[in-house]
Formats: sequence, C-alpha cells, structure tokens
Amino acid sequence: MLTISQLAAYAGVTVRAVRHYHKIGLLPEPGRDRSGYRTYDAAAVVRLIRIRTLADAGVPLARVQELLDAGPAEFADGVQEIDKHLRAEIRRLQDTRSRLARLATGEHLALPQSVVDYLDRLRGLGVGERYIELERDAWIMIAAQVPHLIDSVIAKKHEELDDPDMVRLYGFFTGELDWPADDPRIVEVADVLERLMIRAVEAGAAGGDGFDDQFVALMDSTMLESAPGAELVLAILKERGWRGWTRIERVPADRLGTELPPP
Amino acid sequence: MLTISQLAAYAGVTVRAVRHYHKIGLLPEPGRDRSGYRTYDAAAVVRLIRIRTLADAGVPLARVQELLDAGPAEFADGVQEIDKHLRAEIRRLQDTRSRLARLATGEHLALPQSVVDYLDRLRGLGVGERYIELERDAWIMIAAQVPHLIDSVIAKKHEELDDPDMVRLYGFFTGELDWPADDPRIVEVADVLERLMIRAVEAGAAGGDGFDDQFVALMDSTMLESAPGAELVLAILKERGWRGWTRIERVPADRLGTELPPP
DNA sequence: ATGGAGGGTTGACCCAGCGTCAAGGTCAAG
DNA sequence: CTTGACCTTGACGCTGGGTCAACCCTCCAT
Repeated sequence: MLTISQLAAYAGVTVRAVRHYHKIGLLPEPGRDRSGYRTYDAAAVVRLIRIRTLADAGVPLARVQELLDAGPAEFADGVQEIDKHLRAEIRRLQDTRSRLARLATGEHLALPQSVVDYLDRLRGLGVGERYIELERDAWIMIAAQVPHLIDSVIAKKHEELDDPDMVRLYGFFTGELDWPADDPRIVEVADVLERLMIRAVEAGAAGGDGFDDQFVALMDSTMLESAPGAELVLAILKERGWRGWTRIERVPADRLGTELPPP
Repeated sequence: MLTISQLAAYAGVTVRAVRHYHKIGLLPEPGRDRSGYRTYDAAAVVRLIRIRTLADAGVPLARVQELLDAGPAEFADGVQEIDKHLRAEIRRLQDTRSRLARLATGEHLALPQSVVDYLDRLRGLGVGERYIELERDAWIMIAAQVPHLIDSVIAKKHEELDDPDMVRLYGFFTGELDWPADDPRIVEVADVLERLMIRAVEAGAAGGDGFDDQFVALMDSTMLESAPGAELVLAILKERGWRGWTRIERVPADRLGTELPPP
C-alpha cells in the first residue's frame, strides 16, 4: 500500500493535487490506516496517471471525470477530440512563435501585408520616417474600422502612385513636417494636388468611387487628423473651387464657401 | 478615433479584456468623448496587439508590462526566453499527444518499459490475464515505492525465467486462481518452488542479493497481498524448512516454526 | 522516554485572467 | 419616441490548484 506522497510522486503530481481530486470526486477516497493516513492501491495509481495524462492535454477536470467514467466508445471519441485540440494548440503556438519573432520589428503586426507593402513603397520614394509614421497610424485607424475595405483602398492608392505628380507630392514629405503657415511649399503642394484633382475628374472619378459616404468621411477625417498642415492645403484648394480629399468634387461657383461636413 | 469594441475586435480580444488591461495599468486609459466613451488612437492599437502577442505566448500580464516598458535589449532577451518556453511547450504537447495515444491501451503509462516487457514475456508463456493483472498491480506498487530499483529487479526476474522450473511454475497460473485449500496443485506448486529454492541456494544466493531488508520485506508483502493462495504455498514450504520468498533461506532445524516478520 | 525530523490531516484564504450578469446611460436610425 | 446596439461601472464566479496554519503520527537516535 502507498501513502499519498508516494502515490503523488510516482504519478508526477503534488500531494495537494491528489487531495484536490478527492475533494471534487475525481479520484475516489481510499481507505485509511489506523492512524488516519490514506492508503492507495494500484488501481489508484492507474487512475491518477490517466487523470494526469488527460489534464496535461488541457482537458478540464470535470470533462476528465466524464471520460474516465464513460464507456470505451465515448472515451475513444473524446480522446480523438482532445487530440484534435492538441494539434490545433501546437499549430497556434507555432504561429505565436512566428508572430513573436516579428514583435520587435516594425508595423507588421498591426497592419495587413498590403498596407505594409504600400508604406514600404513610400519609403522607397524617399518619404521621411516622420511622415511614414503618420500614414501608418492613419492606416491603422482605417484598417481597424473597415478591415474588409482596406485591401481595395490600398490598391487604389498604388494606382495613384503611378502618377508622377503623386510621386512629386509625396516628395515634399521628407524632413520636418511642421511648416509655418506662410511656407511657400504649401502653395506648391496645393498646385500639385490641383493638377492631380483635375486629372482625376477628367478620368471620370465623378461617376463614383465605389465607396459609401460614411467611408469617405472616415478617410477624410482620419487623414485630416493625422497630417499636420492638411487643413491649410485644403483651405487653399477650397478657394480655388475644390472640395473633398478622398472624393474629389468641383464646387459649382454659386456654392463656393460651403464647408466640408465636420469630420 | 476608435471605440473600445472596434479596438478590441481589430486586436482580436474581448472588450472585457481591454477593460481588464486598463484596470491593471497594462494599457493606459485613453481619453473620453463627451459621453464618457473611451476613444482610442493608433498607439493603443499597437500596444494592445503587442500585449496580445505576448499574452498568447503564455506570458503573465505582469511580465508583459515589464517587457513593454523595458529597453530594447532587455526586451530582446525576454523574447528569447519566451521563445525557449514556447519551444518547450510545443515539445511537451507533442509528448502529451503520444501519451494520449497510449491511454486506451494497456499498462504502458503506469509502468516502466522493462516491466511491460516482463509482463509480455509472461503472457508469451501462456499465463492468464487474471494473473497478469495481479502481477501488474504488484509491480505498480513496487515501482511506486522504489522506482530506482525496478529495472534491476526485473532483470533478475528475467534471469529466473530462464530456469524451466520457473516457467513450469508460471504455467500453473492460466485459469481461475481461487484454488481451494486442498487443491492438489498447491502441493505441486510447492514442489516446483522447492526445487527452485534448492537451486538458488546452491547457486550461492545465500551470499546476499544486493537488496536491503526493507526492500525484501516490501517485495514479500506486496506479492503476498497480490497473489491469492501464496500464503498456503508458503505454509507448506515452511513445514519443509524454507523461509522467505524474495530472499530464500534454509531454516536451521532448531528454529523451525519461527514466523516471517509480519508484512 | 524524549525530542526532533519528516511524514500525514483538515481548513481557509489567495492567485490569474478574464466570463458573466446587473443596472443603467448614449447614440443613430426609423 | 422607441428600439436596439453600444457604452459605463461594479460585483461575483470559475479552474486548478499554491500556500500557510495548526495539529497529529511514526520512526529514529539519543
């Protein structure tokens, strides 16, 4: 006959755990010797080892009890199920490992690959890290709100970058971003933007861009929040008869002065 | 700006978890809008995703906090450590899978391989499952109490099985085991055992078997508890001047009648 | 016989990491 | 104005034990 600590040591568990299993009725209370010590037999060893094997597999103790007290068919089914869980868990941990490896480096975890690629393209154009971070944060906000649209939006952005004027536009964002309000480059930026807008309108953007009003408002407000000076540029363009940002519109002369809806 | 559920959904956690992270100071409380709702920015998204990546790797939240607020060197060290843990955990789960596969089948989990092999050898000799189970339970008890000795004991048992008389002895245990006290086979068993004992003594077993008294007592009492009828056989042998079981002794004529120590 | 080590006994409280109500206040749409 | 989907705080529950605390048993050496 075994004492509780002999039993526990052989099965690789603590004495406390064995007593816990008694308390919840998972392992039957054995007989006691005349001094009150529990005395275990081989059946207890076998049952305890079965308990541990299942518990190590992550099975809740209540389920362990069901399984051990069930027929062989149900038991086999249960074990199948547990093994499936184990395989999934192993795959999850392997995935976690690869995510962990990317933890230190960059924005890869917070953004879909398409956006990461887009930001890398901007870097390739010489855009400064300061501005890249602003863009990144804006894209994080957009991706968080409309994850299903993000890939198609980024695809449009890539198309836009095929236009040399767009490349020129991004070329402004290489150094410090806090331009004073009278910085002459602001007018240059507005000029480039106006050319882009004209071309966009000519290309038929007026017809509709496939996005609904809410999403356009989201894009506009996010970009306005993220890019310092964007308001200044928008003000200049408004004087010239343009409205919008994500969705470009020529403002009819009689409506000049109408505000954008508040972000 | 994001609401808490947008943030949570994007990071793949529950709203409740985000609030929990606020409560323990892991994720800073963001600003509120005029109605008291929390409003999150991109930095919160990034931090929350980092938190989840580490937490998914099994890192306690307190440790996550330390890591995220530490310098890059300490962070890299910590990630190394976590990855080591992950690899170990994956190996542990794979091991659990193979143990799980053996759960339904046999005694493999409760006994070392050497004993399993020994029991298989007994089966090969035609010993009945009823008796095998008794042996198995006895070996479980012995292995639980003196795991470091089990392999050498089993090795001795294997040697003993090379003796044809020992094979003959086990040959008795094929069917029912509850022999009546006057079953003639009991005398036959005693005869075979006596021949074995004589040969053992001649072979020099008297010199000492390398086991201490406590262990011999353990073997004796375990086998006596497990095998019905063993006491009868021992009684017959005692009349013939033998004592012991695990350790065989010729009892000098003047001490005939001396009892074995109580188990 | 006695004292100390090293078992054993019960009981009660404590932990992470949230899940799950409960009991409301807010917001957008119809 | 209502409805339904959010948001807020707060409190309790859960698993699988760990960690005292306070005491009893047994064995061994002295």
